[in-house]
Amino acid sequence: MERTLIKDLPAKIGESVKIQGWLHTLRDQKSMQFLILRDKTGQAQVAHWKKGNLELAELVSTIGTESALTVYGKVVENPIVKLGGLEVQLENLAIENNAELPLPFEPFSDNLPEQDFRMDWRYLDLRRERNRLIFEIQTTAEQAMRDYWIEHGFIEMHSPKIMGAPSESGAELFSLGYFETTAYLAQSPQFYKQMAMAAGFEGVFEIGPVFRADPSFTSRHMTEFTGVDMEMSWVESHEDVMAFLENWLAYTYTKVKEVHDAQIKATFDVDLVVPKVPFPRMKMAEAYEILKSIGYKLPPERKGDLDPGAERALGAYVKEKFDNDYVFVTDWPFTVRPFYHMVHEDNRLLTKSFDLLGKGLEITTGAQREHRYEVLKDQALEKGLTLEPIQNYLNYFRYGCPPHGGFGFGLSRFLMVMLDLPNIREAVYLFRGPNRLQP
RNA sequence: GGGGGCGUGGUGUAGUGGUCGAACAUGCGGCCCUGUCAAGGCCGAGAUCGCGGGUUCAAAUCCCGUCGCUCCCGCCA
Repeated sequence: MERTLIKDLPAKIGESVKIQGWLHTLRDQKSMQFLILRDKTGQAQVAHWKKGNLELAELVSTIGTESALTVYGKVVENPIVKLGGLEVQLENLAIENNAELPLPFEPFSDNLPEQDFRMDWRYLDLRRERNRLIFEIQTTAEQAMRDYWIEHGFIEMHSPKIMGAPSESGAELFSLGYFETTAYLAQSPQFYKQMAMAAGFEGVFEIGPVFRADPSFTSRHMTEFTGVDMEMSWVESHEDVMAFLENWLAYTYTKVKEVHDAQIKATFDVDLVVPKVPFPRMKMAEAYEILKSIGYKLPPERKGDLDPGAERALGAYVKEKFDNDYVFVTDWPFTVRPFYHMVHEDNRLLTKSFDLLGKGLEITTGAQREHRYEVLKDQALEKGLTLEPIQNYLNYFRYGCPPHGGFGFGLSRFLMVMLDLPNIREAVYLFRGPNRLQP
């Protein structure tokens, strides 16, 4: 017998069906049993008159919450039933896998186990409908991102995650034994996507894992996360990259809103608003003026950088003043940027770079890259780097590499911002952090 | 790496020197129950209060250490 999805039951009234799912709750009474069965499309009530089949009634009584069941029965209309006005009258049932749960389940969401405990039992935590929804939304978002890139002639790439040398300074690297030598896990596809520019691909994107050996204990950091990266050639400045990014992101919001608007409102109490394009832009110097005007005090040692508090303050300011969740902060000092960011012709202290803040959280860093070999080499030296380990990278820029730029974007941080999730651990399938390698 | 907070039955909490023989909710087991719908009622099992040391007549409660978790900062996406 073919399985019927719970959402399709209204079309099957009067028919015998097979439905499959998890036992959401069981109400076991003197003469009747009510099973609420849940599949990924919804919930339905299964009713059973015990005296009709005492053996079956006894079996039903043994089923634990969240057991996996196959249920056979007849669909009947019944206005008394609050759940959809119909029920399945139980005829037979198979317990595929009985459960005894280590944690309380929904609908008891007001005393949800604490986060770390739920991480231990993530495969059960993920059964909650709101958690599955997060990954349905992520799927829609990634599809939209890809569609937009492909529409614009971009090539999808998959760069190696095992590397022989660090890709950029700054973030700490994980090292691993590699036969007789040492290799590193990629902390960014940066060098490889630039290589694609030298290779003449003109536009590339990659959605893939990124590894950072930073012992960061915050609600927004992971040691492994999904990086969303792109790089495009023949740009005139970082403005071209920002213009692409904001349209790409607005398109992604539009698609997510089309598919999930009502669910997002119902589940996360978020009114999804497609951000207005163009996003507000402010140079770092202007950001400092704004922070000064609203009384936010940056520690003096920041010197042209922002701290998380300043980013939140700017996000709130932009929301208030421009009614936008997003803002570009541009023209960061060379001192706080990697050596490959291009500097302004008229002010070599500032880079043609940007960060994108969403609701005051940094979700993207991008820039026009320095594509002139001699200039790039000088900038590396200025940063105190040794040329030898990066010589292979520098060589990309000796044989006709076009001007180019791009960005890196954090997928889970984006979901956090879009759905107002309080912690990145709620936005990722399996969290990886300094103290979390399981499950 | 630095700083703050928290660790009490399976889970979530209350209790912050003696009335604690540790409470409440939920989950679990049993019994009862005109079709329930976050069902309800009754009964029961389940915690040496993270661990070690100390102060005190008396410690879940105060102090020290330690481990774990968590948030913030640093760093970043």
